[in-house]
Amino acid sequence: MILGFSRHVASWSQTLTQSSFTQSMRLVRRRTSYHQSQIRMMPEGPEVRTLVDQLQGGVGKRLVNIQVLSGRYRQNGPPDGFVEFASTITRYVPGDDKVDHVDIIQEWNCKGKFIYIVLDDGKQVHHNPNFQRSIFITLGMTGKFVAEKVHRQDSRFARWSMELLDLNTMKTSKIFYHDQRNFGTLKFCLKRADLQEKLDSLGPDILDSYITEQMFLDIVAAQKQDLNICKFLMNQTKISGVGNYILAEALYRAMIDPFASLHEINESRLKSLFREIRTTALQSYQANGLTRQNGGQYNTMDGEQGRFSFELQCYGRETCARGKPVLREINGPHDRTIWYTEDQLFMPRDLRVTGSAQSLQLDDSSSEQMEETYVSFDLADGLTEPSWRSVLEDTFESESFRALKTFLEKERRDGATIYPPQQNIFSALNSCPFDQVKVVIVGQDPYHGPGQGNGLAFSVRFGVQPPPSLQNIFREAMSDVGIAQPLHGNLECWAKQGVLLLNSVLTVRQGEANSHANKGWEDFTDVIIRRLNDDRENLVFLLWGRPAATKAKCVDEGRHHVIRTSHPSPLGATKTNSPFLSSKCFSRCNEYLTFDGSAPIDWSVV
DNA sequence: CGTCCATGTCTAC
DNA sequence: TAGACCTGGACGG
Repeated sequence: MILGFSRHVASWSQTLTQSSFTQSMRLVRRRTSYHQSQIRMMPEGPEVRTLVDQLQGGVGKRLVNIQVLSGRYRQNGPPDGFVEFASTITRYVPGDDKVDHVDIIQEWNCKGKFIYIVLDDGKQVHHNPNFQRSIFITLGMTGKFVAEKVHRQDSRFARWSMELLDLNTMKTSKIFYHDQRNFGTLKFCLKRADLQEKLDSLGPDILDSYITEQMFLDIVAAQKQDLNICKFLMNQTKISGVGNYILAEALYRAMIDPFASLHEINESRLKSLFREIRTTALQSYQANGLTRQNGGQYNTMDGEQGRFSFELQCYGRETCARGKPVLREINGPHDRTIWYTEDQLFMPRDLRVTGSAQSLQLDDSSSEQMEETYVSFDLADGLTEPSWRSVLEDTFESESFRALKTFLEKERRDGATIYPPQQNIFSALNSCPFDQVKVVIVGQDPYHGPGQGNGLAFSVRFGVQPPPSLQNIFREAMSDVGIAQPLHGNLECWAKQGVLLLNSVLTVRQGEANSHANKGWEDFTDVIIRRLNDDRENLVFLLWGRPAATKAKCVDEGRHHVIRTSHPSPLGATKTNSPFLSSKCFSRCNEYLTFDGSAPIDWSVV
């Protein structure tokens, strides 16, 4: 243990108090579901940096003593490197006439939540370029620095202290590290490279101005895309400084589903996420860090022109800033509590494949609400793509389509939930204009589970586990044309290349497969196939299973190519004399396309 | 009295 | 991917 005694309080350390927090607690308007009476600093990036700002008064001072007072480093032995470090510190004798200018603090800094102090080389006479003394500090959940005055009021959790000598006034002061839960760490380091390695291991600090939107996008792009967004944000080696409140707050503000994987979040949402992380962190920092009780507040630059307070919009609240109830799950995707609102979700909570085993306390109505975007639309209004509208204009007036509309209206009046959602019924057509169709894949009818389908045959929404048929489709495409293992089951990427993913029947009643068969859809989709057959040349039809094969009646096989196989469902994928698996239908399809002079389909699922 | 919860990270099956 | 590392306040019975 290093020696030292003097006990004057130097002026700089008086700025290092919690008193600014205590002062503001009277102004609290409590809006959270919390009933905590204590003011606690929430040590994420902004709070750590605020603390480090207040500690700048220590730079230029001489470190004369460090004492371990209680806790883990008393019980389990001194901190890493403490003994070796202590042996490099010059003994300070108070009242000595000539005091050495050694062991001076050169830098007191942080990156993310990691705090470090850099010292000069002290009395070292060697010239080892790798010698550099530094001290590593983390706050854990409850760590904080307090001035001596505050320390004396309550010293139960005082874990260690530093004594610093001001070489101008020749007075020493002590600064105390308090940590109720003792998760904070202290470590001593004698090698420049070790500090560098530590800093390099951390991702860019969200509060540093050098971090750009592009850097953020690049870092996200470098991750495995099935990584959950919360896990990514909490990983300090990717981005540093984000903790649980900034995470929840930024996802809320950017309207991002905390249960989503990275690939579900498109670029504009990622940009918005980056902005909200920065905004939340900067606001918090400007408010001198966030405390659980009062959010935090600060004085303006131009004097005392009023106090600005900073309030969280979602984290810790019962009702969010948008007025919606805040939902909370203790075991969130990152094994921490996640605070979110329903309008952030990309899909009903109970459809998530990851963490599906968790308890789900959403009531049924919540998932229903998501689908219930239809009110009293005209069915045909869902078809928005112009070329298809003109192709099908007449059909909408047909007897069978009117009957279909009547049937669907009755279904809704009867309270049935119909899938897919209204706006997705014609997605196959809307995402693949008439004269861009190159390949037609015909399926039976839409998925009948909540939130599964997106209107494209066989395709599911992001984040939904691919059903068995789709898994077989992927198996065949992987072995046939060597695509990578898909990370999701959304087939929009095929549709964009001219693959019409058409179900023979375009709606279904929830939970009842093929319940909308023979109500008029078959006639409608027959027209689609016939018009393609009549007005287009050299299309490839992939007919999977018996129901799809009936569409062959609409196709002139002299002008188009038809590939027949069994259905990809595990029930029929290997049976029959033309099994789906090992049919090589994807490469055969591409052979036809290239033979006819058009570009092959890239079957990769991206 | 007991149970749950808290801003964070590390490491051992 | 569970736990382990810790303490104590809020709340339930």
